[in-house]
Amino acid sequence: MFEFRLDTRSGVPFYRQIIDQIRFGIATGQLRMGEQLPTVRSLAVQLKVNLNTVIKAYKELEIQKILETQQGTGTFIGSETVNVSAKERRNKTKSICEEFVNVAAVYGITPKQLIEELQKNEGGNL
Amino acid sequence: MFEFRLDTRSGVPFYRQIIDQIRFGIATGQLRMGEQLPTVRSLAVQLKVNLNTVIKAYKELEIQKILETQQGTGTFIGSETVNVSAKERRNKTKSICEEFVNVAAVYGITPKQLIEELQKNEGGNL
DNA sequence: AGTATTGTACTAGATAAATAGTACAATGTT
DNA sequence: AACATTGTACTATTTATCTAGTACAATACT
Repeated sequence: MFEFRLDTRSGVPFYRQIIDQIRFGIATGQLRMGEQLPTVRSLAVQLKVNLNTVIKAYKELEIQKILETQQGTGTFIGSETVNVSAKERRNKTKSICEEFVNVAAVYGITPKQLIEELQKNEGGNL
Repeated sequence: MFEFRLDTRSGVPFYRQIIDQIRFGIATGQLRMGEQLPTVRSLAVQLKVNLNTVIKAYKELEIQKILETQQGTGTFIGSETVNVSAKERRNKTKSICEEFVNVAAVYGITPKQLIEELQKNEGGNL
């Protein structure tokens, strides 16, 4: 199942984080055409945000034809292909790395040490 | 010279982007102790944001002792270092990396890609 | 038909963020 | 002493975001 995850510290609006995660989820094949998303109410509860916040995210994606909604039934991944550009992916990767390097720096952990730690776990994964 | 760059689309507040970039700059060695930052006015002009936005960023970093300011002179990178035990650091490194990998996974970014991105910034540092 | 579940449409209010503008204070230079 | 440059301290306004709450509409199920 697809997992949403909000970063409350980043300053990025919740609805935008939801949008991004769905878009990236589709782009990377984690979410597939026709698949049902959590209902607006359940996702709101799950992420501990207001109903309207989820609605705002779903609605924007529906306008872009990335999602299809049926009142009374639910919200589904549409047939529109999502292209997350290489540039956008790079930016996302970069911003995530920046944030973590910053967090690590607070504890005196250098980027080099982060790399080493990540490489340790490189063996036993996908 | 250090280059600032605001992403107007990300939804991340400007002052936070400035903060993050300075912290990242220090963590990666691009900004060094004692180095002078742009003046609040010049950076405001450069980034096309309001004076208060830059002030807010600088001030928060000053509270954290990451920056040092002298009225009439300018704002400089401070000398703050954090001391943590080796054991504590190892644990912290591990937990940060775990979190890091999980967040990245939401966006379909693999650990391998994270390592590559981190290595990019490895060149220009201590 | 009745009920539960789904999405939709509102209004209202709180807080955060950014802009705009003015005035003041400390430092360095001339 | 005069001036320019630096950071500081305000106030006011606008916009975006999020929360809260209510009511309604469409669909599926019993």
